[in-house]
Amino acid sequence: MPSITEENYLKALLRLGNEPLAEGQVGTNELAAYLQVKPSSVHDMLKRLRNRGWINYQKYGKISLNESGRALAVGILRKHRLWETFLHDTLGFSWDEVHEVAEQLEHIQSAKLIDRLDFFLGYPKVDPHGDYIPDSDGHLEPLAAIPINQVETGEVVTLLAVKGNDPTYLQYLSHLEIRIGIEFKLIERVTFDGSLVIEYMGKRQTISRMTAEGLLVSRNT
Amino acid sequence: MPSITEENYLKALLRLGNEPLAEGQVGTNELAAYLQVKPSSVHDMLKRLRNRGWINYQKYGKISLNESGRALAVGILRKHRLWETFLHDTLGFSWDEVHEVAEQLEHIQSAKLIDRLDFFLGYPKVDPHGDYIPDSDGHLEPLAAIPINQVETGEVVTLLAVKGNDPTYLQYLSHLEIRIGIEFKLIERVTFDGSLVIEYMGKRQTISRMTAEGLLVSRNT
DNA sequence: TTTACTTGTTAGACCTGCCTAACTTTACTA
DNA sequence: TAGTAAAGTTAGGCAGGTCTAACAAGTAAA
Ligand SMILES: [Mn+2]
Ligand SMILES: [Mn+2]
Ligand SMILES: [Mn+2]
Ligand SMILES: [Mn+2]
Repeated sequence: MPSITEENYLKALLRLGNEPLAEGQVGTNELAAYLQVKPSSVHDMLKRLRNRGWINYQKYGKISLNESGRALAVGILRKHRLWETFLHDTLGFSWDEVHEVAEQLEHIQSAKLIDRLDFFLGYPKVDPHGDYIPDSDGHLEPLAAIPINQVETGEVVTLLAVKGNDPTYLQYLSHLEIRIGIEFKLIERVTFDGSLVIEYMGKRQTISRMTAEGLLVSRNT
Repeated sequence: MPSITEENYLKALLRLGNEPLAEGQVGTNELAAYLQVKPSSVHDMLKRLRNRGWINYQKYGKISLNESGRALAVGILRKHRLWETFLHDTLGFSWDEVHEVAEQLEHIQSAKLIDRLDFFLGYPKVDPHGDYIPDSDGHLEPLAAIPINQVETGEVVTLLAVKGNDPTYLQYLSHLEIRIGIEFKLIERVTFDGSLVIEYMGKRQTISRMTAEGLLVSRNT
């Protein structure tokens, strides 16, 4: 059974390996930056994770999860997202408050607890940020969504999920009345700085490129 | 903020200090036995807890929590018992399953989570084992109950709480249909080995001294 | 009051997880 | 293709938390 720290490394490898272009391959410095530790610390841990049989790694090579490491990481992600859903739906936390607490709760070891929580919540498919919750068999649906800045002017799209855990970002979206499931029409793209003008709920709003990058949408059929 | 290990030591000091005759005073070996570590490890930790300002302790002397240490310990106990109540009442865990998981959940750091959980559960007064749940101000009602073997023959008493976390003990009680709130009449005391014959729910049952010691009852008015 | 036993402390070691500083390898650019 | 910048590794060290083995204090009985 992995320690809490080991679990956080495994989860980070899953996350970073799923980035577009990453193809499961992650670098030492990248991991260090993401986990807010030094590359030398990462290197120590990588040796341990390899000895424990969870990753593929050799000196100066890229890192990837193997089957058992990926299974562990997906299990932690499942717990994280179920807890976020519990905090939001049952206890009334706002979507910007859930991540931090779920970072702790995801490390509780009890299969029964997670099964019962899943049942209690009605087997939810997505968490409060629109991300898919892995099922109990370790299946994780890939999110078929693109950032809204990759959409053509005039298109109408639906917000499937938001990317990023920064509470101030999520609070800002709430302030703009942007929620999962909302429909946007892309009115205009500002070539100068990549800002977008979007229309939703009968109003027009300009959002910066940075804000737009976190809005993951599907093209409406 | 205490580490998880520090929290477990503080909680143990509260627990052992509340034993009858202990009067807040606890010994090194006693603590070591309770926490399943060696006395030398305890000694190391005691120095740390003293430096952190949570206990009164000097070489070769007895150990006691000070005000701030006690407040921390009571806070952890509150979380432990609220989580046990959640697991039991909301998720349908049996009373022998809740303790182990609550040992983990009690260390989650989030005041809001505990407040909301308390609200969600309807501000429960007692946990699944009949123990009082400290309130959010740190008040912990002392349990006015005695082990059933201190009761006179012929007396009728009510089961207020059970003592001990051993799942097999709790399962055995369930098997005997013994639950919190039940009424017992003490029929007979076996002087040889301290066994008791009790009557409840229309049946007679012999229980060993060991079993009886965990049944905390109140004399009926 | 000396002895024996129990309780508590110290020294030295190990593992986890992190750091800094110095080094090596790889990748890219001139 | 050499030279440099970036990425990655090594050595050595530190704090938390534990251990074993040896030692010191306190306690209680002879
Ligand atoms: Mn999250
Ligand atoms: Mn985490
Ligand atoms: Mn318990
Ligand atoms: Mn605990």
